[in-house]
Amino acid sequence: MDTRERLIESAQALLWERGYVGMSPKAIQEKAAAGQGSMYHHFENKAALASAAIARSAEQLYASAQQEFTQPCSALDRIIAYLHREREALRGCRVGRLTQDPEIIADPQLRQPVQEMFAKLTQELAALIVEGQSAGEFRAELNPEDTASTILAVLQGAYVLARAANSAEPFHRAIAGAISLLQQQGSVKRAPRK
Amino acid sequence: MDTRERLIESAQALLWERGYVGMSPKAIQEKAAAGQGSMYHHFENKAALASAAIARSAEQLYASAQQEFTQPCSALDRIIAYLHREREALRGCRVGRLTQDPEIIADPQLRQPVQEMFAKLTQELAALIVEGQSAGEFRAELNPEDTASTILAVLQGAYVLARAANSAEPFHRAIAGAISLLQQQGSVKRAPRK
DNA sequence: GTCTATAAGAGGATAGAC
DNA sequence: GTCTATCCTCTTATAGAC
Repeated sequence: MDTRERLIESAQALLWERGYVGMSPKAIQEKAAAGQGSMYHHFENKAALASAAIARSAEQLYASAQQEFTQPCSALDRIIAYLHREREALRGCRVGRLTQDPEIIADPQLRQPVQEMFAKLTQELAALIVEGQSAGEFRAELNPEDTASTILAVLQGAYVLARAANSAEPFHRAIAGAISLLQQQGSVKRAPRK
Repeated sequence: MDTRERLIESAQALLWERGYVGMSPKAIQEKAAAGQGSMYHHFENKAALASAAIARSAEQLYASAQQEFTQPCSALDRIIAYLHREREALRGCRVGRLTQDPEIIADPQLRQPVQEMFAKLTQELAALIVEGQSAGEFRAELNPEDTASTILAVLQGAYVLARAANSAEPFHRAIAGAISLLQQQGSVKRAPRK
């Protein structure tokens, strides 16, 4: 792997762990086994490298969600699969985490990939809700975009609860609770709870 | 207001805005109009001051939730009132925000007030679910603790979506979606959506 | 209690040699 | 492309005078 690539991956890891403010150029260089000059050769400054790293993480997370969204099963089951996907509750969301950083929110260059990822996930989830409504899995009165936002919010908030408790338990509880609420929304009969 | 108090309030504001890593003693001093020596007279170090500030914020947020939880209306309506309480979507949650800070998660002294606040809110919300089940507002199969975690997660996640979008809209959508899901869980007739 | 002085180290680069 | 040297500011204090 070339140096530029190692720098991006190191920045991705550090942004996940420490956020933008907490990520120092020095730490990036050490993790990437690259020198000062090397880093500033490939990237103009810390923000430029962070921008590349954030875009990369957002793409990866979006691509990985696609796998759940396109499985050959009912819309509700695809949503449940997405909610149940293996996640490291205590590490938090690589992309959602960035929203806490004022420097990222303030800089359109840094915020844009984050915004775009959530917008696209909301759209896709809303489309799944509509599909589920046609199949009778969700009642017609459910607002698709609202419900999609709720699903994404549960995931993001579940990470917060897990880190607060220093335990994955509240994460899994929040997910289970959301699934239970969703399963009760249709006219199609379903098993009550796993 | 005395200096010690001003230091705590300044730290509360800075923790909300910038997190623990992003809050420098210098910034605290300026905001509190206190000198270097003054701050280190009242608090041993940055962590000690942060600890006092975090505990204060957690207490305040918990007390404010109590107001919604003890209103004289049905359990479901109290939950809805809690979800609908005026919140500054773009600023995020003063307490939930802290969970992103590795230094806060790593230090039991700093994490404990955060953990305690979420644990207590979960308990109280779970008790409201149980109450609502007795009243027929929620079906008996709903797990109270799971559902309570889901409600808290929706709120915390809604802040994330709002900051990502730089708009309060997804925040309000996520809340509306959650309320819509909750309203469909009982045998008691309710108006479909506001 | 508050102020000023001092300080070792990290943060975020720039410059120029190789 | 990568390395080392250099720079200035900020961070997080400590010490001691007032």
